[in-house]
Amino acid sequence: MSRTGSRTTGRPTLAEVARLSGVSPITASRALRGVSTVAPALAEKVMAAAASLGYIANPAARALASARSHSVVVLIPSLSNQLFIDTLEAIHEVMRPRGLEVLIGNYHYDIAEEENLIRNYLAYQPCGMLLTGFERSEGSRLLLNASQVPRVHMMELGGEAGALSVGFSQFEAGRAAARHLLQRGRRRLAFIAAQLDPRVMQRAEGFRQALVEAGLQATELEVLDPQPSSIGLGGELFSRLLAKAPDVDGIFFCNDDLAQGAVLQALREGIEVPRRVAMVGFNDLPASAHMVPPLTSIRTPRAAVGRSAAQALLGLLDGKRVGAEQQDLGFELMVRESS
Amino acid sequence: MSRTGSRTTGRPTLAEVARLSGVSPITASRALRGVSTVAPALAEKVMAAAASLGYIANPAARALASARSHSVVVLIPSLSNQLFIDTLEAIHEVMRPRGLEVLIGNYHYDIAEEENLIRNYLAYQPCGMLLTGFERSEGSRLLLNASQVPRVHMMELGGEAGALSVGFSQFEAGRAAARHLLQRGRRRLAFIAAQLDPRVMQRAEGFRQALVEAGLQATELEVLDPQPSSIGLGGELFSRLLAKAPDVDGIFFCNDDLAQGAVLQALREGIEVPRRVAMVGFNDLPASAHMVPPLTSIRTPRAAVGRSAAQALLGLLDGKRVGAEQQDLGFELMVRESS
DNA sequence: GCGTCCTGAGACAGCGCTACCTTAGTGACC
DNA sequence: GGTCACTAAGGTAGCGCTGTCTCAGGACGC
Repeated sequence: MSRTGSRTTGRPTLAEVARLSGVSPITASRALRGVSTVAPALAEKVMAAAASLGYIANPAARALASARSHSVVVLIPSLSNQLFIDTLEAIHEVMRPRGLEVLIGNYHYDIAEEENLIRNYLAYQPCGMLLTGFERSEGSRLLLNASQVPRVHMMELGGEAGALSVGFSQFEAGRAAARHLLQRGRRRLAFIAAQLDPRVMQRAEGFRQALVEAGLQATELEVLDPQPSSIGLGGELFSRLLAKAPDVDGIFFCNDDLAQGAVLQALREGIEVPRRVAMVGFNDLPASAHMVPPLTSIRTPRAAVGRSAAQALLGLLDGKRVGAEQQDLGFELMVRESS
Repeated sequence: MSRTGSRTTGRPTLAEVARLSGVSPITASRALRGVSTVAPALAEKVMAAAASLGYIANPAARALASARSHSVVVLIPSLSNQLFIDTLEAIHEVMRPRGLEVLIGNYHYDIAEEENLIRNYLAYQPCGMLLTGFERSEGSRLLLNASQVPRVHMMELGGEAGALSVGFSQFEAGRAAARHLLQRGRRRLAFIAAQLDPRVMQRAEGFRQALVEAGLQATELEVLDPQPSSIGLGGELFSRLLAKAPDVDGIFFCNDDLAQGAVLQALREGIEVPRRVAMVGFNDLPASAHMVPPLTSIRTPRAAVGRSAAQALLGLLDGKRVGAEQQDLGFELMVRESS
């Protein structure tokens, strides 16, 4: 069989399964989809026939006929952050056993790129979408609303009425970091943030709020850099901050890689952590517990967010909209030697 | 018109584009696909009509009619390794501008899971596949050969005759690590490996070979652990090795995260690097240059592998099989203070 | 002037599946 | 006993595209 020019796939089709099991194609279709109106005995016969032929439904034909695919689109702002990898992995674990394909779109923290991805992925007629947070372009919003595709938002809570979200309060996480440092007796508190996506800004806001409550706000100790977060940048921003404000005694880093870079930079410069300056990171990436000294960090439930968001979406697909609109999975302060 | 719209997508169709531009649907189809037999003037009219309607071709209908989709399947053994993230990103950069969807399959270093993924993804009638290395199950091999889907292998070189591969010699990389340590005057050389996938074993083999050539082979200094590679494991294996063989003066780690863990462990234990023991990592992950001391590592062309593999696949799809069967992109030893 | 080639355009017929409607068969109910 | 739900199966007709064949018309050669 030559590949080019052949219009058929060469794979077994539903019609063959039907013939082999002695039923009509439509009954075979229903049996394989688990539609309840098929007698158990027949269904079993169809399953057996399908298995013996190695039949796998053609997703293109299926999508065309039913005007919806068995794909779920996940849009995330970055792949280079371990955070989203863990979330993705958990989503896969929920979706694959249900026969749902996961299409991953990385929009590189660019809402215009996200809009393009949405436009393109909607052509695939996904049965659901998992989105990161709530900030998006007006065009994206229009596309999503017009499409009526069920969706769940991840990582942040809130959003417009009726929106399902699974995550935790980024604001409270930032506040918790500040409170911890205050509890440790630190008074000149700084925060260092990069990337400056909405979630980072919410954490920063929470941190600020705690300082205001303690009467210790110090806007001159806020370092906000729009560059992507990285270990190198963390070291750099840390050095710069210390040069500018040598009396800083506690720092909250809005991402763990920044904090890791700072810990390493402190080692190089002989700055004692936490004696001279305490450090708190965010996300509790695997490396943080192994830093010297081990890094205090806020552990975020990234796998759980993926899992719960996927399950919430499955609930929407099944029509049974279970649970609260906002699922707060919380976070955990992992206190280690850096603070 | 049927009563319910549930079978239709609600999106503009090719027929509407054709109507608006005053040509037949098939001509519109050809114009939008860039088939050359359409007069430029007509083609332009069709493009304009499509743009004004916001037309996006229905991939399901397209795949069904032509028995092949516009998807490319990429199978990788892990997502938690930054290595493959960079490769994936590069693949996306080549494929997306060509209108090709990238389907990512993570088989978690499990060739049985890979076989399942292949079986499922073949149902999507991908126009091409990018595979990692050459080790796979017999079932996978049969499926791939039966499917005739064009494919390119990444990361390793070689494979059966006619196979296209883009990567570098893992063996030579391991050998280069050993030679570097020998050049530095180290004589009691160990290697520490985890995960033990085929590429790790090839690097180990190259390392061994260099030691044999130098008459310094020491099988008692080989640490092979099947667990997934991680920072924590690196520190652990390093401590264990040093307890068992205190005279070790150089170590090659088959993955950078192992090496990073070891550097940090050495810091904690007060073991001087490189004075007492020199260290060389593999992959040159972003964090390695920021370790204390900065880690010597072998930089692998992971983004270039993705890019070139994607381009080689595009070449296959266009029928012009360009370049060599094996594209060796080499590697680079990044010498830093740890050795 | 006639046949041949070539080119650009269209007609037609599905690709493999499922939504929708219809039909046979079952028991429930008055 | 007849009507009425109600269920389980099948028939029919597409979903929105594209491969293949066909055809009109111009260029070209003898």
